Amino acid sequence: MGRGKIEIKRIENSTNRQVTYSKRRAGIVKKARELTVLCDAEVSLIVFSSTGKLSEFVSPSTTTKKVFDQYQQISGINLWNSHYERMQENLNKLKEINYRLRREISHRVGQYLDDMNFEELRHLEHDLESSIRLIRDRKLRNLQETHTNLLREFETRRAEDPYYNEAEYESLVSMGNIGADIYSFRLQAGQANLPNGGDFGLYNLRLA
Amino acid sequence: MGRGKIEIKRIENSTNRQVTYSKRRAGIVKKARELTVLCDAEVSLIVFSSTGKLSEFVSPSTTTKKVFDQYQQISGINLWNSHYERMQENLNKLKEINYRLRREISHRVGQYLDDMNFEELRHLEHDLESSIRLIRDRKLRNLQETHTNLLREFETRRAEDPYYNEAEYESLVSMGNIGADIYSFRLQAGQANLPNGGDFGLYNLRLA
DNA sequence: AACTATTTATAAGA
DNA sequence: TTCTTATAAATAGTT
Repeated sequence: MGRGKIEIKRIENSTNRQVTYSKRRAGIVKKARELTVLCDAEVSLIVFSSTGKLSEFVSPSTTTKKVFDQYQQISGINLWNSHYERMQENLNKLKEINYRLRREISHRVGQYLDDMNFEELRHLEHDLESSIRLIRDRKLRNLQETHTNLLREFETRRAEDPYYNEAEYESLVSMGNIGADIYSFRLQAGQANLPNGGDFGLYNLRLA
Repeated sequence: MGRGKIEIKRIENSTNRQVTYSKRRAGIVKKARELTVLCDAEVSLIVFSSTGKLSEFVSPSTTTKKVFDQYQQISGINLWNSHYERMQENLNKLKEINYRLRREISHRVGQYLDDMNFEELRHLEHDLESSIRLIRDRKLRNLQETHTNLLREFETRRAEDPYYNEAEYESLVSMGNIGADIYSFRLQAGQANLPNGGDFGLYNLRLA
């Protein structure tokens, strides 16, 4: 119906398609309203344009929710509950996992040990011992990296700056491992602007 | 469009209404299909006749359920949505908490330490050390309780049973702490039906 | 369920 | 977008 007959297939010209969409959407909404009034029917029309824009018509005698509820009842297809129930299930699963994670942490912090027997306590102790070993290793590596970076920085400076402080450099290199650790650690702590000036914890290193 | 113009108001003649309903329903479904094809749109059309009969059209590219979900998302405001949204929020909160708990555990197990600096590693190490102390304390108390219960049981038996084994009892009482620990631990392990007969781990007690 | 005179929707053009 | 208008399509009333 128009100046020419058109084939019912996707309109490739995007402008034309948009124009036709507007016109026909108005048309179908009008038809829906007329059907509602003339025939005492209940109509729900929902349209998403190709760009995702939503248009809808619902008979004034009802609401979209009512139509969907009726649709579910009559068609037997469960639109909402499956989604809802899946979500509820998910929620419960997450809560359960959450609870277990909290208990796991509690145990690892030394709380709520009442529900553990001797054997479980022994395993937990072993776990924590090997964790501590890993953490100490990492701490050591952390220090060593800092030291290496520091040395590299001094090397660079010495190469680039004709007025570098020879004494400072030599003292750094000659300090050896422990000295270097202390130095680099102080540096790191100073950079991080820590409260106690970087002196804390040195007696605690216990490097393997 | 027809032999005569009609006013858009309820058709009172029930037969006419029924006929018009059939014709116009077919018409609007055709329009819906054309809109889908021509304009690449997604359409959901649900119609209930005045007698409650259901007709529907959905674009082949989607389903009524999908349209329903999209409708909810895009329109946002929805009767059942307040509930749904609260649930979604809850779900996301739980997921977030879950993630943090897992990371906490990872750290306490000595994994994924790359994102921790030296100071954090030091704190973690201290934490684990005090946790271990707590767990060792608990292990010790566990043993002592078992021992106390065992003693109480023997007392009861001696009082009730004229044929109790005096030697067995005396040996138990005289064993002292270490002996009692071993004894009670063997008992416990035996009850739990552990694989290595309860001999495991005794050299590991390290009671403070 | 067909038919068909008319009304209505709309494609193309401005 | 909006209006115009020639034409296609839908359909009210009839058979």
